[in-house]
Amino acid sequence: MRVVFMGTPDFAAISLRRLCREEGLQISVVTQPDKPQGRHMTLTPSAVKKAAIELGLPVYQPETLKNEAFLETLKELDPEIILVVAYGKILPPYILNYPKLGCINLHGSLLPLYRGAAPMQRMVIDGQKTIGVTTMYMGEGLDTGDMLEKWETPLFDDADFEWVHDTLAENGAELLVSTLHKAETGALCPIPQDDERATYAAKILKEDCLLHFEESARQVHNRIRGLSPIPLAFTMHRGKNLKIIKSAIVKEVGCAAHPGTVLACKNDGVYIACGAGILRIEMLRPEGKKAMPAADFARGRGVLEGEVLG
RNA sequence: CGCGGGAUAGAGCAGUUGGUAGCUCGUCGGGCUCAUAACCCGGAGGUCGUGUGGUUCAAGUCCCACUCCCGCAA
Repeated sequence: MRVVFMGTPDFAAISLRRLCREEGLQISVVTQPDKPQGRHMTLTPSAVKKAAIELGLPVYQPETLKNEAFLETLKELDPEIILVVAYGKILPPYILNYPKLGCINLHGSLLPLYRGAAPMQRMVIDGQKTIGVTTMYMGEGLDTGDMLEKWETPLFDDADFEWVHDTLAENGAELLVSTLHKAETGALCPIPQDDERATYAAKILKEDCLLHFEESARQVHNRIRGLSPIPLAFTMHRGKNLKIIKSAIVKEVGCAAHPGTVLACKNDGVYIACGAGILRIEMLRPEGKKAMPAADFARGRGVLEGEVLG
């Protein structure tokens, strides 16, 4: 079967690698153009492009899909189905309507919850107890198409974004393969989404990464783990940026001290007063430094009880 | 060549106007204690990122090149 796979980041690359292990698929890959990235703005290929090259698959990187710019290539590839995982561009109708088996998308949430750009981080930040992935037929709207299959798992208190990402990427890849096979045999039962229940997971902005210790210890903790290890939540210490990598809730309620106050520096971390409860910062990264245990940071910098972060 | 910070004992940091290095913690030994992530005493541990570089009577400290790490921005 001729398949066009469209995707960009690592999350998508994992699906691509999984698809390659299936028999009888002739896969072509479409991904975002190489972009200047990183410290020196060097032109960097996407994770999907790297994977495709490794796997020996043909790669296409259209600048735009608008105005049927991609139509010629699409006709050449003549896909029977298009699989989309975190591609990063809106697919216009001429592409959506091309394959006879349709366009199927793998999304990192349990739809209709967390439609949009950053479902995985948002689910952790919001303290969801259950997370998962959904495959769906792609419609005109943003992640609004009819749902096909789902996979879900509990989200534990100490799981961070990395765990969610890796877990959903792997199981999402399996789900995508399953959905693909059912599409081939016509065994899918599309279920419309309940728009009433839909929520939107906006892209993570810088301001989403700033910690507010006025929030409860649990809320602060959820934000820290939801953004770890990328892009990392941050606060300020003596005028300098301080990224927080790992934390733990010491107390859920109480604490009279001003939010952000350093209550104690112990061997297991630095204890911080929150709006409600106490948080222990365990691992952090100071500006210009590597990640280190919070206790080491406190020793080296002479962090004092009573100092206020933020 | 987008802007900027960093590289000193196992870890985190100091190191003044250049005179071969200190602190906190850990570690090892001993002591005290019912006990301890507690306390007391003592010890080990560093060619100060690389360069058989430059300046100097003398460089961790100034200059040059390189490597690696990181913050901002995208």
